[in-house]
Amino acid sequence: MTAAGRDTSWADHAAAELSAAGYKRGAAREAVLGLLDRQQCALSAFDIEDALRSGDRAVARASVYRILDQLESLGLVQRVETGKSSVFYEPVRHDHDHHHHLVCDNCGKLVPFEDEELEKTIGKLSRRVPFEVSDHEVVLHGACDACVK
Amino acid sequence: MTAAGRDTSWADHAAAELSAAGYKRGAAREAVLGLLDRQQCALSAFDIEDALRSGDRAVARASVYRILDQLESLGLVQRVETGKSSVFYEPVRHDHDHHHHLVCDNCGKLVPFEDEELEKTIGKLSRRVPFEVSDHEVVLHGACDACVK
DNA sequence: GTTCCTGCAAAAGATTTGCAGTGAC
DNA sequence: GTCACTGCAAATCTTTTGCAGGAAC
Repeated sequence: MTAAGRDTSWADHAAAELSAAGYKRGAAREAVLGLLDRQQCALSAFDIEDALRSGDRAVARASVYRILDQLESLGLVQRVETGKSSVFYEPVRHDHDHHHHLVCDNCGKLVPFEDEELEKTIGKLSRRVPFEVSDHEVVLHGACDACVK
Repeated sequence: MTAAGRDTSWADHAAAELSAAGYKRGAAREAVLGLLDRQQCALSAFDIEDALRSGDRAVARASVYRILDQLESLGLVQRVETGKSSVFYEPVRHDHDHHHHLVCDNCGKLVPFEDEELEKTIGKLSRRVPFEVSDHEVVLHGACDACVK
């Protein structure tokens, strides 16, 4: 990551990577990039299709999945498995710290959190397991503020 | 968990809990309990159906899912989300340490690991997030020994 | 002009549900 | 006898694939 990355939006960065990887531009993908860029947290494919249909530009479901696939293979988005029926996706922003998620098992709310000690601990243990670890995901389940009451 | 739990198999413990919760006994469920009890690591619903069909006693897919649902609601089994298309389930053994999983993104192999420091770190951070955390899951993705070569 | 992009409809997989018969208590 | 357990088939839901026309380069 160079300094230049800092004043470029994630969507621009992603578009550049896509182009470098030989992809052509396309309206559906631009719409998905724009939407993802505006998110605070992860969205499901359905959320994306829905938001785009009632917003910028309708994009077919199949296209949403195909686009998410491409983005994931380039490491531009990350899957978040929450135990819900569908998978969530969020942009990977290299200028932000890596984060994980809290999932409310009652209402489904998804909230990100960061913890440096957690990252260090995982880094250490990754080095002593019999796998070449490339990635990790931590999900805390529980009840959010609103649902505890 | 009382001392009595230690010399009882997980399947017996589960059967007792089920009975205490008002469930009646049934052959399909006994077969699933027996199979799960013999596992080292998590199985998918398909694995379970398959193993039982060519083993103890065939159990209908729907029954496998219903049984896993019941077991999960009583906290007797735990779901493991690996990013594969299906969910995995494993017995929760209170006499063993809590563990997490390594997933080989190449061949799908699932390997358990334990790390006390990780548990402590997660315990600490669970106390300072805006959720009432009841559970957590850590998945490390990467390549297993066999797939690295 | 070639190759990628996209939408639509169909297909594929995993999981759930409805119903009817059987078994546990 | 009642209510849970089970199997089967159908339904549901998410995600993937095949195909044909349109757009980017």
